[in-house]
Amino acid sequence: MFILAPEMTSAPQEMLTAGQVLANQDPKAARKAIAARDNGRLLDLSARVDPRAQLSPVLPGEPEALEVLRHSAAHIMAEAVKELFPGVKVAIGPAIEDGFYYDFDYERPFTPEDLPAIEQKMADIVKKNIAFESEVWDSDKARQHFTAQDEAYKVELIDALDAEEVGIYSQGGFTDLCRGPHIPSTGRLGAFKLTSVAGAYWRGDEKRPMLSRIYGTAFFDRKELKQHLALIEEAKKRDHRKLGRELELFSFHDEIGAGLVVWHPRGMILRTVIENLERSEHLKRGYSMVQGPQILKRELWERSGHFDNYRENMYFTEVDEVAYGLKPMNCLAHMLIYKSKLRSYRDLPLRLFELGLVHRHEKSGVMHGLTRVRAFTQDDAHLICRPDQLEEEILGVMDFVTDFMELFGFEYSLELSTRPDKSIGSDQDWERATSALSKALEASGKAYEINEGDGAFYGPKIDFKLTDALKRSWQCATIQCDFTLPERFDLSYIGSDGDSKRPVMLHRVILGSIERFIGVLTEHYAGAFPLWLAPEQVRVLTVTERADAWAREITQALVDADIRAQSDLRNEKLGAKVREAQLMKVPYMVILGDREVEERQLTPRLRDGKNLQPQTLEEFIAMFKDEEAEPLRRLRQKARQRCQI
RNA sequence: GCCGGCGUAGCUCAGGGGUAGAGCAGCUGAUUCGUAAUCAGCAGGCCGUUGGUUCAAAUCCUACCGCCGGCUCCA
Repeated sequence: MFILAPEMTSAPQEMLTAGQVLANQDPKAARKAIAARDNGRLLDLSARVDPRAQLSPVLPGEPEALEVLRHSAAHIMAEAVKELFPGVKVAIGPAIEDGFYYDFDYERPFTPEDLPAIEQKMADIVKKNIAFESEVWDSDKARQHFTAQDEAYKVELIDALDAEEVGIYSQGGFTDLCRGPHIPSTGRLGAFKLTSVAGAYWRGDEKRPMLSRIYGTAFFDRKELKQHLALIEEAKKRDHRKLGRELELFSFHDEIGAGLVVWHPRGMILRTVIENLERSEHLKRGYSMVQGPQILKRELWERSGHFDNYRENMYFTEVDEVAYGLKPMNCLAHMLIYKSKLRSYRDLPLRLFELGLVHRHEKSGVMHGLTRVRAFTQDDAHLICRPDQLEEEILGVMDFVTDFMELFGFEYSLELSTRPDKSIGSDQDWERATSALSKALEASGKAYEINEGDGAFYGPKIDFKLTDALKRSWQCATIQCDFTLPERFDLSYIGSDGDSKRPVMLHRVILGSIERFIGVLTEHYAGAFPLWLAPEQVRVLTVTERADAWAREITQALVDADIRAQSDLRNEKLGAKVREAQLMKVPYMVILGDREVEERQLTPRLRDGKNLQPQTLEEFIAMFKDEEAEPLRRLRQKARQRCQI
């Protein structure tokens, strides 16, 4: 079934296609294969290889197979678009996490209404089952070809590749610059859907033309596609913007302004629980609590470098002819606290913690629920230490972050970001700071990626990233090394030798922005917060009004025991009350009917629908308190163990 | 900031040049009920805001504001 293509007849006799080699090894698997793997390198089935090569088939179901399929789907989409919209130019079209996209330049942007026609045309191409054919062209030939086709973006890509030869793939009338590999023929694309259109800058540069991007996803069979689309629908139900309204946590208002959160009682109590834990954990880890004002003189922002480097993100105002800036960061007041008295090497490290509300003027198109706002509270701290303490301090912060991530059950990824174009400070300081961070990362043994040029303007940083329900990743914790501010503010301490020395500083947050963190946390738990976090922990439900008095007594006792409890004495059926408590995702319901009144007991019902045995109020409170404290007990235990080592 | 889509009752959504609609929620009444919706009645709207086109605009067009999906930027 694998016949040499005409252009391959000139190939040395002993060469076979990858498909033929696979067929000799395992005919059954070869039939299903969509590409071949040679020592981890992926090949087209049509690639010519040594017959003795040890190849393995890339089979549907493997992640790599899906990537090949989706990349091929992008090519098929590009062919469809070129047929439907003459004059369109194609840019790039890779496979991505959950699908693929292709960027186009056309006389008008594409809209969702264009998608059905493109899908139809793609289906035609799939039905024709056209082979993907690969060739290697001389770069000049490719350049001439795409210039003749008026495909300026492709010509630019060829120039950027700066190679003698480039890979070319064709299926039917569509020829594209591409590294491959691809599925053998268009018929192997089993199920696909175009999902959205969006603008995207050419090569991600906002100074270059905006292209029209079409997103889609593809699978080998329809069932998988359907499952994937269902999964996305499920994820949308976890969206914190939706849950935030349904669970009455927070709101946004046109009248107030974009990106400005209003916290409702249930959201505020959630915040408060988290913030109180932060306070207590910071105090236990050698931090002091401080607080600076919301506005500081512009002059001070000029001194710190914020005015030159961060101005476009700041709000300014004028009072009595003096210019002030609303703080976008908390560090300045902390610098002045440090400077308020003479510091000795014995005083260091000094760890100043502030739950600081900052305002940042974000561009209008970037706001996103709680995860990207214009006013937010950072669990911010500045650690001012001796150079020799730097690495240990960094590790201490990493432990702090790890403890909290484990408490909430988050997975995270780590990134080290290096010096950006727009920055202050000497090369030497940047080098020292970056190496301190990477040393600490190495010492921690955790995996991390390097993000070149993505540091803050004053220093490099380690970022901890979490993912939301729709797999968008958000930066939460960050540790930023800074040699510049101590310099600019002329911070000093007296060393053991009696000389005045310059300390170094770390900016760091654990959860990052409380707002963002609660957004991601809400999606993480799908709104069903664990007992210790739940805004309403217990709802007392009566079967009839004969239980009202007992319900009032119980509710009061629970509230007295610092339990967040409410009663529902409305003249409704129990089923209706249960349903509403369930929708609000209250962890415990307490059911009171004639039986409970008689026995002076209560029947707990869990959020998962399970009922516990009727019990006394005292028993319930004891059980509740134990369960509520458990996660925090574990957190403390771990922290203490580490300190002993 | 850029590209595209969208703003109708507290929420979810119909209506698309000629008097503003539904379900849920709310209010009132009846019902006293055991684990995800009891029944009936009532009320609720500057159709995001501004200009414009038209005899007539929720509906068509401008511009703003906001939201959604991306891009860029970032906690």
